[in-house]
Amino acid sequence: MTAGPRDRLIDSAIALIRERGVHATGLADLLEHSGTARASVYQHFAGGKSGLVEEATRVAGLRMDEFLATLLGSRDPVGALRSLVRWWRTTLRETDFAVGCPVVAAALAGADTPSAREAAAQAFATWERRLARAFAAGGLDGESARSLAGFVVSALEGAIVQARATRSVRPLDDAERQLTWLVGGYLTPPAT
Amino acid sequence: MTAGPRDRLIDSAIALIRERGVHATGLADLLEHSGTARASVYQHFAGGKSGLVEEATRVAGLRMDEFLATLLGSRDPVGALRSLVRWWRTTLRETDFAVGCPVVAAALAGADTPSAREAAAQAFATWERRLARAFAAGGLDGESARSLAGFVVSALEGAIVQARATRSVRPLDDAERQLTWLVGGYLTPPAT
DNA sequence: ACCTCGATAGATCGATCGGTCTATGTCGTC
DNA sequence: GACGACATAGACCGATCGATCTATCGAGGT
Repeated sequence: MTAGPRDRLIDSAIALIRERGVHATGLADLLEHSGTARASVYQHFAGGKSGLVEEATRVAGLRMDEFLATLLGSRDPVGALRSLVRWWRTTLRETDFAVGCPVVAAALAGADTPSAREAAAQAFATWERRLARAFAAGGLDGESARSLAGFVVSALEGAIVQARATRSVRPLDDAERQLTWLVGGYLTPPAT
Repeated sequence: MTAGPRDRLIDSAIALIRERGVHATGLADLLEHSGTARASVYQHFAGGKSGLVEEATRVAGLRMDEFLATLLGSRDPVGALRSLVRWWRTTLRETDFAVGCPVVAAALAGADTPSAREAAAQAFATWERRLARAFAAGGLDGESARSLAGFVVSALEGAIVQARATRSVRPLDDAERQLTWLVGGYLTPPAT
């Protein structure tokens, strides 16, 4: 536990928000989970809880973007997507479907935390750009690649939500199947 | 305003939860919005707020299912999906992206409201079955129709979340485009 | 006229919320 | 050793949470 209070708070915020949502995550929960003092929240984050949530969303978005970059760097786009779905599948199973995507939680935080919504929008845009570049490298024109990338983000996020609700990985299986078919169809031009 | 307190509470719960989420919707908000007495919540819903949220989720799921049935009854599956996306597009625009899907909100309500999560799972399953029947009627085998239907639900829900976060209808445009292509490809067998 | 039951209004409860405060402790740096 | 910056612990604030309570009102049935 050599990390400072700031990093511990961000990690705890990500962990708790992805389980309970922004509004249901209280300051007391954050302090207990991170082992920090109450004042540290206001020492490191302007705006108190709102600032912490915003920064946690930003960090979570960047971490997932790095993960995306790693996957796309070592596999073809379809293989990277399948690896991503597989990662979510094991994550949901191992946590008994308790955890979701922290960015989605931030996106639905509500009007009292507009900065969280903006940070979530940034994260979505970052992922879309990352995926679109990979799809464009696979031969798609820019707009088609962007549209497909945005759709992939939507489909995966929706599948995670549905999987948590139904406590089943089947939505992830369906997403893998349909996205593999869809993206694969775009990237490997039909051998007319 | 001839509706009784029970119906008013359910309607208000749907309206407020889809905007703010379950946990951020307080009892005071519900009472003010519905114009009911505090005791009416406990008169009509066992478990208080939890019971109300559960029933509101159930009702919202059934209403959307009826809407789905109407769309599928008067159009081919692809046309119905496009109409559904169009409805969400105008709804989000008219409300300045303030409202989302109440079932998603219930699905992410957290561990303190397990009944809401179950009701959300029921709603997702109902929609999936409804769509799967339409896809099967279009020629798909049962499992392919079910998988495609579940994926459509995921993709649309994810697009709504992303649209609210980015305050743009573009995720809905992308979903319409990709789903039209995907579902259309399945249902109209290639003219080999 | 009487009674009952649901609806309403509002006081009240303990618990918890986010935020601010003081006091103490613990470093590294002069 | 002295200092300043940060971390910690915890009291404290007003506000709000969901829930329970009493009291009043009104429509319908007998």
